[in-house]
Amino acid sequence: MNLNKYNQIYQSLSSDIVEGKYEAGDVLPSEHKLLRQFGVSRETVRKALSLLQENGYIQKMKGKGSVVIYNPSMNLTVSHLTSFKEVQAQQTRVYTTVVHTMEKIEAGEVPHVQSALDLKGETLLWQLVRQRKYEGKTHIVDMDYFIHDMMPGLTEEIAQDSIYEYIEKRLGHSISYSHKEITFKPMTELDIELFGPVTPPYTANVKSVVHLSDATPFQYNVSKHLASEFRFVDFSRRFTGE
Amino acid sequence: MNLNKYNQIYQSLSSDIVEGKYEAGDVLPSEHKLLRQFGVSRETVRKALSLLQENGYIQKMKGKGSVVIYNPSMNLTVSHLTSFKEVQAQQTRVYTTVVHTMEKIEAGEVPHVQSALDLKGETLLWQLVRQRKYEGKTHIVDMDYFIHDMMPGLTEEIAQDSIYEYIEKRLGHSISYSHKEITFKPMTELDIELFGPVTPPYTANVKSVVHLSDATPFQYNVSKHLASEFRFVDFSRRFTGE
DNA sequence: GAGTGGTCTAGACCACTTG
DNA sequence: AAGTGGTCTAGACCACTCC
Repeated sequence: MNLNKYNQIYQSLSSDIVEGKYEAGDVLPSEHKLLRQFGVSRETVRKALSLLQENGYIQKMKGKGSVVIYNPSMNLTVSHLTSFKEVQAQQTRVYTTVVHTMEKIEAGEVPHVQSALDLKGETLLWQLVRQRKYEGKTHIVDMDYFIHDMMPGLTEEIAQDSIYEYIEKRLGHSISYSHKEITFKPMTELDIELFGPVTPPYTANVKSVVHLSDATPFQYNVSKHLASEFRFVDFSRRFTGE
Repeated sequence: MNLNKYNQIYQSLSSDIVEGKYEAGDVLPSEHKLLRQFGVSRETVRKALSLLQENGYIQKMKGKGSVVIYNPSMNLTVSHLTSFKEVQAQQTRVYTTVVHTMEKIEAGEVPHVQSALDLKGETLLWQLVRQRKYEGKTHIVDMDYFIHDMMPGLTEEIAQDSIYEYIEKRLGHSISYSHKEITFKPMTELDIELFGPVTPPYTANVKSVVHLSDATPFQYNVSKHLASEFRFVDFSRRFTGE
């Protein structure tokens, strides 16, 4: 896919770290050694190292070197922009997906979605409600709105598998960024119907508006998790320029 | 503070965007124009633009330009690594801080903290509990553990003001990154004492382990928010190299 | 002083978008 | 064809750490 050099170096080093060839506290080879090892210029090595630093694998220290800070115990759960299926791959639990609702509606019927996706009232949307089940119990409910004309060929089979894979591989779109919001809400009647009676009757809601790389907003998603089970893990740096 | 060129350009452009000189959808001047305007090389301009992109201000598009995607309505609340006081500055609400507890304990007494900060059992810790109040009501409770010997001169006045300011400006340490975890928990007895009786008796807990730029873990913090009021906003990009 | 990462430059070639 | 951003290079000078 990504055949540029710094990405290859990033892949190589990050796999080494994840696989334990370097442990937390170890120092990576110096930039000078890496540029000889990979046969590239220094700036190219530095781009790869910057990515490792941004993503929480290393901490670069002037005069010392690049120290590994990655710890396998930090499994980034809901964090970052990944579809449900992609998140699953990193996790132990394997959920089954049940498509509860899949219908076409007009954006005007859901004003909050219409404004979040910046649409006209007449725009057709796919409305989806999907349950994520594990051992017969619903743990997550996903409510999604997609722009219909962007994916008129959407089927229940695709919705059950991975819509992101469909969008990227079949339709050739590039999913790029999202704005997320996490809140804590009492269950609605629909929630209780889908989750069954649970205590407390609250959900952790991860709302996101997802954009393509041409900045088009194309998905409005609310992912509802049982409040008692919810866990969001994140790595963040201070001052990436601010 | 940060007198390097790409940071200055970043500051200049990000302020322009926040102040509305560029609106969402506008295209920034091209890299070529910017490098002439700022009198720097192209890579330097590109570093500034990359920071803007990482932080959700712009989306760069090959062949087109750098399009502004920042919308003033997205106020990043708890997001990113900022101390309580710094977060406050971006917000409308101004809380008052009440120091409820401030005492020295041994790390061995709080095993989860000891392991998270990677300490010996005998290491002395500052244990702090602080209430964040607004109009007489407690909205947030912060529970903190700091390594005592790193800041033996900590006082209640500092704890009431800003510990981060003290660490960075007085002690000259550089706070660098953190791992965060968000969960929802039923209130403990202490919570009820500090928040008073509220419905639902749940808190949103933001737990973080904060590290200095030499990778030393120095703070264990649990920030408890009233669940019904909690809102965490985040901007995230897909594939920053992965 | 030798080795490390941080910043910056000037120039090259490529891929994409728009007229 | 002209303009845009994406990648990469070779080299420079600096600040910091460690011996």
